[in-house]
Amino acid sequence: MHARSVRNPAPPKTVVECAPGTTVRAQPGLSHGIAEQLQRLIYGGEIEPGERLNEAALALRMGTSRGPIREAIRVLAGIGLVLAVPNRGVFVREISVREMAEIYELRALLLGFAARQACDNLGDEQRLQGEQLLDGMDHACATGDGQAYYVQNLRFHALLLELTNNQRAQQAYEDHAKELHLFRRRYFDTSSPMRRSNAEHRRIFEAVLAGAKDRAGKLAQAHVLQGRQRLLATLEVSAGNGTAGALFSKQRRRKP
Amino acid sequence: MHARSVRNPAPPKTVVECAPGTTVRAQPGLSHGIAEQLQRLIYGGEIEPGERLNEAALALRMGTSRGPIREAIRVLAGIGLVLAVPNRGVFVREISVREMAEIYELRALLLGFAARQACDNLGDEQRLQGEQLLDGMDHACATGDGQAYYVQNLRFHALLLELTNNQRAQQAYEDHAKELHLFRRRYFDTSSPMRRSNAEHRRIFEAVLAGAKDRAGKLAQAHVLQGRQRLLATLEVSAGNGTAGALFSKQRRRKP
DNA sequence: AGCCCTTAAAGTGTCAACAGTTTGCAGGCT
DNA sequence: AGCCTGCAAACTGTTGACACTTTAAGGGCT
Repeated sequence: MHARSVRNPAPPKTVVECAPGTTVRAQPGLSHGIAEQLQRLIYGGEIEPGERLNEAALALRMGTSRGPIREAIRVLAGIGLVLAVPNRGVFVREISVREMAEIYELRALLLGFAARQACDNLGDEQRLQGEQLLDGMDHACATGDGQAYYVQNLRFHALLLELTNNQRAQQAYEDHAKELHLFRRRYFDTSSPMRRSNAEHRRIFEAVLAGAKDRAGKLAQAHVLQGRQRLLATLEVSAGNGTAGALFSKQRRRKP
Repeated sequence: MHARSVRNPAPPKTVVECAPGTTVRAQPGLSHGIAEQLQRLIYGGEIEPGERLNEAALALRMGTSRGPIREAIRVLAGIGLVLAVPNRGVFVREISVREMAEIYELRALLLGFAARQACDNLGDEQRLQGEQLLDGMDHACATGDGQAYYVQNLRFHALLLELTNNQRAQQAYEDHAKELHLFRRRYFDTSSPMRRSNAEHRRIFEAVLAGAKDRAGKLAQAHVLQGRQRLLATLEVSAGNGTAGALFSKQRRRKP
């Protein structure tokens, strides 16, 4: 017969084709599409943190059977967006205040790194782009356009991260941003004092233009940490109940 | 009937029980066990990077059907250990030299952060433990026991990371370590000059004990980056083919 | 010999049905 | 009333079967 003998412990060795430099944008599979759609649902707030994902309902909604749904959900579990509890279902992850604080710390580290690297790697094009963003954000402040500020703010940070020449760092930063977004949605989005924030942006960018690595790094780090402080302050105010500790886990327990 | 009416877009709201402070160690499910076993196979080198995971073969081997295997594999895909290509299968991820270098950069950042934090958070117990590890590694150097050095080295780094009081940072560092392990296995494990490495450890720890945050941070960062340099040097020597660029992607392509 | 076309095996993708577990209501007991 | 017990519905977990895609061996042609 045609078949080569079945080597059980060593499956046939095939290899992925992949252009040398490019990042592999593979996995446009079927369950992959579902996974992305689920992510949108979660990040979009249609499925709230703590809520259970009902396989049958989702299958119905997406027009498939439960199989692909389960696989998509497992991907989310791997990413950490969702927590699977055996025989009970999977639940959208809830982020505690503690985790939020930790993530901010990492973000600060990354943005500080980015600012330092930016001193070395800033080109004319990026300089222009940065200045445009800063002006745009000032404009958004003036007109009170929170939405415009939000996207330009993201873009500004992304710009710095691009200048690290480190795709992993970019990815990590983006992931953190997404997670924090998930968190902020649960409490209230502190669109926060934009003016002050953009003043910080300007100082960071000035330091980068001046090539002052240490100063740029420190300023960028402080910028993120101040963002954290702003958020924490908002939480303490909004928390009617006494200590902040009560906020550390939002999960309600079911039975004693 | 007993059933409450089926609310399609809003599935019944159930919530995970979870102790406030503890990390959720849930998900001891069935496919979860398989996922762990697969991880062991991959990290253990039994399934090499670039190799395809054969669902049927794995199902046979694990004594289940393909369903759970597929789910476990999807979890790995979410983690990023494995790359799924539609209709072709999933392949153990191959790490390019570029990625390796990027990961080292992040690791350096994290260890630098850890060393700085350690200056603030070092307790008596940890001080003792650190000194024991340093002595143990010296001993391993003297006796040439690479294995003993390896585990104590890991432990030493983990100790510093624990002192960050930042579980996310710890997790990230561990993940990076695992990924690098995967990479090193592919080329040769540079058990590398242990003596010099441990001298660096000692200087870092001295700085931590002295409470010199900046110095400790810089030394820790340099320590990791020098590890990267050592590995890169090994690669250049072992790479018979001309430029290092040729190493940037190890994937072989199938057809033109 | 080398190249292209045919064709079957291998493997992945999807589904529907079955088995086991959890959850919650209802009725009876103390 | 409050609590325990016993179903029954709702879900998750798992399986085997079927459809479709990829892959590569084999055979005929130039």
